[in-house]
Amino acid sequence: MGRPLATSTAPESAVSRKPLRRDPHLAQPKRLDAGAAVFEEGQITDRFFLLLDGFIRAIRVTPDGEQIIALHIQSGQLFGIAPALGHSHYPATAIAAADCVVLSWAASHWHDFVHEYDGFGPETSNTVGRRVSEMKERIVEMATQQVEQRVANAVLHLIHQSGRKTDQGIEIAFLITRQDLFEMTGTTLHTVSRVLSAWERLDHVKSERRKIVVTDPHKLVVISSAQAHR
Amino acid sequence: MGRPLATSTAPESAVSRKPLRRDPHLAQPKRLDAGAAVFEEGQITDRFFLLLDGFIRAIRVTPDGEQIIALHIQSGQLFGIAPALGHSHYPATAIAAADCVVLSWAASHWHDFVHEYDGFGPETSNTVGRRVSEMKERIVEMATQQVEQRVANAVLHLIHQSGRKTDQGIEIAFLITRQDLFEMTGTTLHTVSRVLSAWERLDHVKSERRKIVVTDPHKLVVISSAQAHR
DNA sequence: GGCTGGGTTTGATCTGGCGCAAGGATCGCA
DNA sequence: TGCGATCCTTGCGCCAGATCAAACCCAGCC
Repeated sequence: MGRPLATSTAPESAVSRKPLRRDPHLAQPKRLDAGAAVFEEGQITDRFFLLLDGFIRAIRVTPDGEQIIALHIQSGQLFGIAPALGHSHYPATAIAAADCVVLSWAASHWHDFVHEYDGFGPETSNTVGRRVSEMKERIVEMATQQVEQRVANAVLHLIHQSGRKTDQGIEIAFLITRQDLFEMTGTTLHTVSRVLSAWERLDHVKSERRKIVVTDPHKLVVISSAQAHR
Repeated sequence: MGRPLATSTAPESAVSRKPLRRDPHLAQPKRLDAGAAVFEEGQITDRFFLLLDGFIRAIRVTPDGEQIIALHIQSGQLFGIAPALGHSHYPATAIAAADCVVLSWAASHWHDFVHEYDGFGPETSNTVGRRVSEMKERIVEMATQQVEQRVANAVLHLIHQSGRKTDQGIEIAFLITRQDLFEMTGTTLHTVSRVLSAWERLDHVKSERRKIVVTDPHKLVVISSAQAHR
C-alpha cells in the first residue's frame, strides 16, 4: 500500500508453468463456501494450498478475542506455506472471503515440489517477498497514518486485488462489511462507518449494505497519501 | 512479542554447519561503526549479508521523512536477503546499531549457496519465517495495543535480543535513545519519555542517558500483556 | 569557563477517534 | 407480514496521547 499502486505491480504470475494440477502427488481440489475456514491458527501445518479461485483472508486473533485481518490472498497464489517457513503450526487462520476453490497437498510433498518444478522455489520466494513487503507497509501505515488514511489504503488495496469495473465505478468483488474494514485498519466499526459516510457525501464512494463501490479512486489515493500535515 | 518470550524460542542456530567463512566465494568481511549504513532503501540488491557480530536495525522512511524501525537483526543472522525474495531493490535501510562485523557475498552467489550447503535453504526459510511472524505480531500490536503496552513490548523485545545481565538488572547491550524507542512503537518522543519516567518511579526500570536497565522484567511482561480493559 | 548541540524531562493544552447509546435499514424466515 | 438477526448510522462525552513550549542535563570543544 502506501503507494498502493506500486505494491502489486509485480506480476501475479501463475505459480508454475508445469501442470501442477495433474501432479502425481494427487492434489485434493476442494470447494469452499464463503466464510468457511481452510485452516485455523495453531493447527499443525500438515498441508499447503493453492488458491485456484476466490478470495482468502488470513486472520489473527488477539489474546482477548479481537480479530485482525493480516492479509488477503488472491487466486493463483500459494498460501498456508507455513510448513515451508519452518513453522510447525499455522500462525493465522485462513477464511474464505468468497466462494473458493483450493488445491492442497501434504506438507511432506513440499520438498519434492521444490526439486521437481524449477519455478517453484523462486516463485515461493517471490510470494513470500511480496507478502513481507506488504506487511512492512502495513506496519509503517499503522505507525504513522491517521485513521482515514488507513481506511483509504485498505479500500484501495481491496479494489486493487479484486476490483471490478462497473458503470458506477469500481466495485469490490466480494461482500465486505464495515467490520472487515475495521479489522483491517485497527479501528472501530463506528469510525469506519463515519469515514465512509463522509466519503459518500463527497461522492468518493457509494456504499450499500455489504458492498462498496468506489466512484473516484483518485480522491482516495490523494487522501491515503496525504502528508500527516506538517 | 505478544507473548514476547515465545517469539525467539526458536533456536538462533548458526546459519550453516559448513564453514561459510572459508568459502570459495570469497566473502568480504567488514567492520562497521555504530550508525553506519550497510545498505540503503531503494539500492539495487547486489549483495546479501551475514551479521557476525553486533546489531543491525532495519529502517523504513515514510514519504514525509519519518523513520520507523521495522526490525532488529542479531548476530548470526542473514540479512539483506531481499535478492533471494525476488526484490530488485532493498525494501529498507540497514543501519548498524552497534559496532558490527558483517560478511557479504554478491547476490549472484545465492543460488550456489543454496545448492552447495544443504542447510542453507531451510535456514533461510526459517529466518524469513521468524521475521514474518515477528512482523505479524507487530501489526496486531499496533492495531490493538495501548502505547504503554507497545513500549513495554519493544523493551522486552530488545532485552530479549541483546539483554545482558548486570547486578542492577538486565541492560540493553547497545546505546538506545528514546528516539529509537518511539520509532519502534509509532508514538512520540515525549510519550515514550513519560512512560519511562513513570516506570522508573515504580522501579520497573532504571534509565540513564542513552541506556536502559530493566530491573523488573516481569512487571513489563504484565504490562505488555494486559487486556485492553474489557 | 562559556557555548553549542544532542538527548531528555515535564507541564499545559488541544483533539482525533473511541466508547456508549439509541435508532434505522435490510434481510431471512416462519 | 411480522419478528428477530444483522448490519449500518449518528450524536455526544470523554480521554489517551499528540502537539506545543520551555527548560534542563551532560559532553565535548573552543
